Amino acid sequence: MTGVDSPMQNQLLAALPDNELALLRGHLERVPMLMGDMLYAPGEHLGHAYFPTSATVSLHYVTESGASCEICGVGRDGMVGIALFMGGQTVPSSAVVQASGYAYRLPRAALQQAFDRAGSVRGVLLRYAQELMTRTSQAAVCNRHHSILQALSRWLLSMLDRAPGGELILTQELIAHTLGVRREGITDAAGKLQAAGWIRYRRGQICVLDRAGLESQACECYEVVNKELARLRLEELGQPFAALSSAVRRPMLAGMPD
Amino acid sequence: MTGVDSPMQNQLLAALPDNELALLRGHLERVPMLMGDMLYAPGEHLGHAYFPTSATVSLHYVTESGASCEICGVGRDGMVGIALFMGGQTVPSSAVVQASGYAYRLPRAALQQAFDRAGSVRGVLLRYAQELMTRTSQAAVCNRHHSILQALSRWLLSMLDRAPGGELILTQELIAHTLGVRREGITDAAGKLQAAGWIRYRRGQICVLDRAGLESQACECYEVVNKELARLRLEELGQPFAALSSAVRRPMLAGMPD
DNA sequence: CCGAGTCTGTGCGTCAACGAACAGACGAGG
DNA sequence: CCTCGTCTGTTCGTTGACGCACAGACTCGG
Repeated sequence: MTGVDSPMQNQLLAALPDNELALLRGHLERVPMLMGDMLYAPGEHLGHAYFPTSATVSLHYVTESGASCEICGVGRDGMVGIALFMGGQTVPSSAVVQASGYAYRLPRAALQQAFDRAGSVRGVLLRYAQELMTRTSQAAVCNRHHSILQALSRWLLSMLDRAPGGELILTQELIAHTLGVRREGITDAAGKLQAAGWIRYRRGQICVLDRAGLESQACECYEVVNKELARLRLEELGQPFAALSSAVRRPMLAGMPD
Repeated sequence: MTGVDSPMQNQLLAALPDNELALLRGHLERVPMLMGDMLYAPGEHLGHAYFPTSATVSLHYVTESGASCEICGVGRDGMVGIALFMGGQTVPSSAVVQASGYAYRLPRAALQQAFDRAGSVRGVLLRYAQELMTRTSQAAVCNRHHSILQALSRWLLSMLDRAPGGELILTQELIAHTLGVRREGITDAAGKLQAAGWIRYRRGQICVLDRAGLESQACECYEVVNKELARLRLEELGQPFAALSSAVRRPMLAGMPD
């Protein structure tokens, strides 16, 4: 988390042409995010949108009985708070920081103003909303049909994409809560992954040793979503939103310096 | 399916002020939809958006192995094809007609034009996209945590909301496929609901006798989503989108003549 | 260096849902 | 009226995940 840290580290902001980003710069505020921070609670009025540069956030849904699961994870590839431009002022989910880091936040009014302005912002944000929709749909089908082992593998891969370095700071308990399963289920699945040599872990820390191994164990969801996003990217090229260059949503596998 | 059938039967179109709806009228085409029709397949290029007036459509997600589940149902309360204005030209899900009826369809270009025009259309559509997001999130958590009996009750209620009359034309096999569970699981759950006196069914036909009973058996998801949508509605009143009157998303329990 | 608090490993019994297989029942069409 | 195809009811064994309970291990802070 040292060295350069600019709004450009966030891929949505980076997708904007210089002049449009310049209009936002005055409103963007760099904020630290610590693991466990709750950006908003269910039903809470959203004051800001967050564009992570190095932090990772999890959008959660908690049932009345306390059971929960992740709807979607958000890293530097996205933003938290799409409801701000979709029209609702609140959402029934919560947003919790899962990996400490930084984000730039934008006040509600500034975001809405940018969204309404003719320009690239609207197109970029809408396409991200579409991406979120895809991810959430996949989460629904995954929750119905796939095993804990598959889901864990998939989830580790997606976390890895957002936190280059191959090391995740997470307890099994946290993962279990995120995936909406028992802690013992994670212990079991993680044990298998370690036995296979794909990962290695200590208390609260997981090192991924072999991505390909994880990929072979993960359910299709991981790859399907990535392919879909690649398709979205391709389609963008033919669209009137000129701002979307090939720099948008570049593969995240290559760790970006932060 | 007799008598009046106008675009106004669809609640999104009805939410538009007269002058804006008038601009669309020339492009709207009334089309019949038969149970089993597939409006679009995964990855297919979307040519039209559909605004059901009496049909019910199910947005589905099918995995590589053929397992599937419903992402969200759409009736006269919504539209099919939000990707048309969200930016993607394709989506990874499919849309299948679950209850025969009619819809008005709007060509891609006309929808995009209306969306880009300053006016109420954008606000109405975006809020609907937000609603879809909420429903999908709820589906994800429901798939993770709730039993078949709960899910079936919830699903019957939501189908009922879209098809007033208390009678649904559906085989258990179809329901099983929609919910992503075994047919036997539905037979079992439906048997319990019938034994309790909440429903009565014959081959391919289900009559709901007691809504309150079903509600007591359904998981929280049904009520949570409805409450959330009510909140969305309230928030709209303070928003700059003037077109949204109290007529929007009125409770669908009271059967509307069609 | 030691202890408290937390995280991880493991072993039960239980249960909902699954897969497969088959018998009976309905109802549309000849 | 009969027949065939489809839908529904039921069975049995299997399994993945659950809930609970507890022992061992790690680490942070004093």
